[in-house]
Amino acid sequence: MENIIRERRKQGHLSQEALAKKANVTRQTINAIENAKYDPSLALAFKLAKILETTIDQLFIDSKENG
Amino acid sequence: MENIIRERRKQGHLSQEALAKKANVTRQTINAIENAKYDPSLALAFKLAKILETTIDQLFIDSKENG
DNA sequence: TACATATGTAAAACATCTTTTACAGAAAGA
DNA sequence: TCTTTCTGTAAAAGATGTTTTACATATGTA
Repeated sequence: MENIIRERRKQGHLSQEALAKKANVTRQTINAIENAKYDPSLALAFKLAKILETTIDQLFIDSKENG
Repeated sequence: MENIIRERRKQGHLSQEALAKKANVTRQTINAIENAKYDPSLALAFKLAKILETTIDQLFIDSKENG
């Protein structure tokens, strides 16, 4: 599943590590999600949406739906 | 994490099994999620939101946020 | 009663997500 | 050059999500 985390993160002037700390995960987790290695858990998706001041439905692109 | 899947499912007159088939998962998975045994994957959350004609942000209640 | 439908639950196996530890390359500044 | 910051990646271990198989209870209806 695609997402616009990198884009939103940069708009907030956050490094992967800074975002990771805010979300209480590791930098590798943020990196993997940004590069679509795997999808986050629902709980982490909610955290990221909140930190990046958006919604899950806007942050992630369900390819079967929006792509 | 809480959710209103059961409520939305019943509004659509679907059994757990019927919803499971639409979402391509097993009945046990739907049952476990409705009873908050665990959270679905992000992909499944998107599927359920679509089938139940709502959004993830409305279907699930992030207790740290909305509770 | 007998039968079908709907729901709850459990254990083992399998799949996916996350951490830990570690190494590497690119970019920017002193 | 040296150092710092940021990013990409990998393997193993641990945590969480899903399937398979199976049994149980409740409800409605022929």
